[in-house]
Amino acid sequence: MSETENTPAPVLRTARERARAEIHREILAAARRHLATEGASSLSVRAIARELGMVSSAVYRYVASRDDLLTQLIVEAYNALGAAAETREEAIDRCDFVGRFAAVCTAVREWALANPHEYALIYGTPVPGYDAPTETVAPAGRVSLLLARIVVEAALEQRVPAAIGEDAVPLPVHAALQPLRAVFPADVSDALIQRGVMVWTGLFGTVSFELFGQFRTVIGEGPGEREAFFAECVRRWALQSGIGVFAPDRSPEVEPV
Amino acid sequence: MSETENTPAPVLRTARERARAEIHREILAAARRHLATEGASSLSVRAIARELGMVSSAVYRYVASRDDLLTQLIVEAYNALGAAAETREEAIDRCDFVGRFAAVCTAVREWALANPHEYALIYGTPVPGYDAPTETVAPAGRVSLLLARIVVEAALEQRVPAAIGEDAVPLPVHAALQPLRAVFPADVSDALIQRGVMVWTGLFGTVSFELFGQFRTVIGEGPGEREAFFAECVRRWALQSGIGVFAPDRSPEVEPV
DNA sequence: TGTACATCAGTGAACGCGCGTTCACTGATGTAC
DNA sequence: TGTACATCAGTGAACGCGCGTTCACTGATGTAC
Repeated sequence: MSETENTPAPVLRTARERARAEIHREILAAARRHLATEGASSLSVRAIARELGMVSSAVYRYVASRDDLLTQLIVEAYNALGAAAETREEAIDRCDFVGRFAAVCTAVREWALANPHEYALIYGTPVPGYDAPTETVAPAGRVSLLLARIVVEAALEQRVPAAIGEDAVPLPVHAALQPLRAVFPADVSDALIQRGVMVWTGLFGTVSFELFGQFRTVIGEGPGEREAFFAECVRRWALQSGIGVFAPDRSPEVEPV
Repeated sequence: MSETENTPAPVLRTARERARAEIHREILAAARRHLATEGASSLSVRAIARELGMVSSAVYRYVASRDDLLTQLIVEAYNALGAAAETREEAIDRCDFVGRFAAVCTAVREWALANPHEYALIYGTPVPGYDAPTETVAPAGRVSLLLARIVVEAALEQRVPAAIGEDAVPLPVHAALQPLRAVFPADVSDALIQRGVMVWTGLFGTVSFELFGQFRTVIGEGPGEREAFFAECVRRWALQSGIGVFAPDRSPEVEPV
């Protein structure tokens, strides 16, 4: 390595700055490891310091408080999940809506199973006494946005007749869905948004139930069984949200009403 | 009160026994109160003792350990939720399947909103280091059993054509659903069971999302909006699970596949 | 009915533990002349 | 290039707190004769 080749990254010039950034990363990594083995509620500044061989007060050079640390972890978790889903979805043919939808669903499930405590941190019981600042909102929306885009694209491009004009929805439901109007094109019906939200809650409800043990005496645990059950859920969600493929000689596979 | 009228309850004869039972009840009540204000993870033997004006060690006359206390609270919560759902469901005309189903759903949501921490205790992130003993399994099944019964009765008595014979399900899904075979009559199809499970996860997924703040930027919070959204969910779950009513001049309101 | 003994609910002190956060400090790194 | 000063990462001790659980004890309640 000659000196001309590897000029230090221009953003972080001094040794101090580089060291600082690296230790900050190490603190977050240690926090993530601790989270993975112990769970969120027992996550402590002291434990992280211990794991890194620092004194507990030193951590306060990098993190304002325990809540600040939690916020950073939450944002990181949302982004990790979002990135996992996006990566998997991008690999699918743009026209294969069911495939794209399934990619997102299985990415969510697999990320959750691989990172159960990080999943619990963002989709489980809120940590008592902590309330998420606004900076968590955008990362939190990545998966939902992805799902919404697929549903809308499928509705628009696949000429699913029921999807756009479709059945109306009671007026108070229209009001309840108003916050989502910003995300969807104007010509998408309330009914389709309602279906989308239900699929979204179904997806995370299912993953949470599996992860939090609610399936223990309900769904078999034999090899491949949970995957098969989940795949069947995905298939039906796709139908319910209007993504379901047209079978050429059949009526559209969406719930009629 | 003459002495002959109020003979003490024969089950608990001595003053000691009665006092013991009452204080045991008070300990659980205090624990429930503490849970309601502070959340599960900060529930402590000492806090309960403080609230009752006892010394912390005295609580150990009634409760073997913190885990034991947690178990008792979990069982109590499942039973309270189950009882609430059953009571509301029993009040509905036996033939009004949609009404009975809606009664269960709204009972679950309202109980959860009224007892958020107890709900979180049983349907939220599992308390780390605690795993539920088998005595929690039966109470945990009360709501699901109620739902299953309604779905099956509706399928059998309402001649919903798709519900019994219906579409088949891949073999591994059949295997995954095996544990539920004990609950359902033999002539109920795998597909109907699958639908039932999905509605069940949808219900609790929705309630959890609302309670855990996932709806904050998604579903409006104006008066009646969340209720309207939930009612719309209930309506569609009823259709999806085959409970939905036949409209006389229309095809059955179930997803065809 | 009265007395002697057994039971057991509740006390108070103590054990050893972990926590978040503050603060005066030291010594290495960076900067300006 | 060399020196004087400023910055700031990390130290170590301390603060006050809460926790689960144990243990020898006291005194009231219950029981057997």
